Amino acid sequence: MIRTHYSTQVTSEMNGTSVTICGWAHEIRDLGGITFLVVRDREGLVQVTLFKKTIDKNVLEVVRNLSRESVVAVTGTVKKEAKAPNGYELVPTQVTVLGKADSPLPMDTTGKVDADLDTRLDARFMDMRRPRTQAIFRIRHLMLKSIREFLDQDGFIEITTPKVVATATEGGTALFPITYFEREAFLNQSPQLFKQLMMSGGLDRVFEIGPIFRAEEHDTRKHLNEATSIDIEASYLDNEDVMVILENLVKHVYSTVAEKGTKYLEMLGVVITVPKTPFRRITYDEAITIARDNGEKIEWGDDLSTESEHSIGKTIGEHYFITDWPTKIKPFYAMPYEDKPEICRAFDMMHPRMELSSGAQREHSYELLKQRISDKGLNPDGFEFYLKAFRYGMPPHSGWGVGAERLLMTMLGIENIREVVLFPRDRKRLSP
RNA sequence: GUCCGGAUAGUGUAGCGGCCUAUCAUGAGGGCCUGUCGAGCCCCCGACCCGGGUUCAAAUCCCGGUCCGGACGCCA
Repeated sequence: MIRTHYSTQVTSEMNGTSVTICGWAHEIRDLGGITFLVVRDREGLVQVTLFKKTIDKNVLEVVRNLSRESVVAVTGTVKKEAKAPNGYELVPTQVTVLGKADSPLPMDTTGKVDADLDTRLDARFMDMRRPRTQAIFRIRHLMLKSIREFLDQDGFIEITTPKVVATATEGGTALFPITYFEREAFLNQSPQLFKQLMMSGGLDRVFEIGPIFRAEEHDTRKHLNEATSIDIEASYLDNEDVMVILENLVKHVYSTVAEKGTKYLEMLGVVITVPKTPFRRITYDEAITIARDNGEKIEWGDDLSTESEHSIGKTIGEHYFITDWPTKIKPFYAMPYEDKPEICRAFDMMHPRMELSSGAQREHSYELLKQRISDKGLNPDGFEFYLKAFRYGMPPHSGWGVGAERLLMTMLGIENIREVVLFPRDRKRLSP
């Protein structure tokens, strides 16, 4: 192992000890008699100071010939120094170039000159070196980790379902066809059907965090053709029960990030307000009334337009649920109310800016489910692998799916969803 | 897919018919400088998306293409 310490593990109390730091040549400032090399690693910056009179000539030569963003290993003595950032600097005994960087760089990493998102995505590896960009992905990690902890704590078992599937899952969205040996297959739009199968399988409570694929030709700041979905499914719980899990999960994510992600939130200049639970619940009927009061044209049975969504979000001003949706605009697996089958036990969880999640209590009667598939104009034969599980003892169950990117972008106040994905896939972008 | 806006050095920009041999910053190369921390100062390098048209003259106007941004649609 070359590295002995990350930049942040070195302190002025270590005065006199020798350490090796590995990272990128962030900046080189040659003042003549004294040269400063700032090395950046994952955790922060270290100042390496070279005094012309006392430094080894070979070391000085290496540093003077160093190009910005080259990878270096610096072995040096920690020197307590009030004039240095963080109160210490490194007096090098050896500087090794581990990876030379060409010049000019595809973009600036120091924050002096902004680059367009498109430029940054073309050189994402370099963009990732910017502390600001890295902060987003460190928070993404905190978010996913806290979700796993929360769900594990609540008895959920993590599963992994296939992304290559034989048939369209739910209708509605367009799928990417692929060649699977001599047959046609598709990239899955959602783990929905498979997580439901696990209710029949007796796992009782499951979750999956994984990729979903949508072949829709959308072109907005909140859509991706490959996104990350956080899905749960739980037996013996109704729609209200899983809504409670969802709002508590969101609250948990926010408080965990606020608590453990302070450093990254500061880098981004973001202050997080942990949402209060329970989230407000409004019915679909109430939602369209609000939209109409705000001047939107909307008929009962219409899905919410972007404008309506924004107008309702503005009125409510915080996370909320829209419940009791018209059965005809929700998928076949949403359970209609027994006494009022035109509406169903489906809900959407909303951030004022956009929809974050949709879920429902599921229809678990084989006969009704089969009927609903037909009613939606889908062929039940294609769903035999799924329907079969409902004929041999399927518990009542409910679940939801949250768009991980949307949860993250709304939490951080980021405008473009592409910012929170390493290598976004959209209508135009397939590389890198 | 529709509508609107845009494309100028590696990066980010100014210019919007002749003052353009194109502005500024950052960066690259060279020089000065022993405490910089967006170091400073001097020199220097580097660009008008592609194709067609209008005009005495096009970075600038028009048409087409490509790509980018935004709104909407589709969708979650």
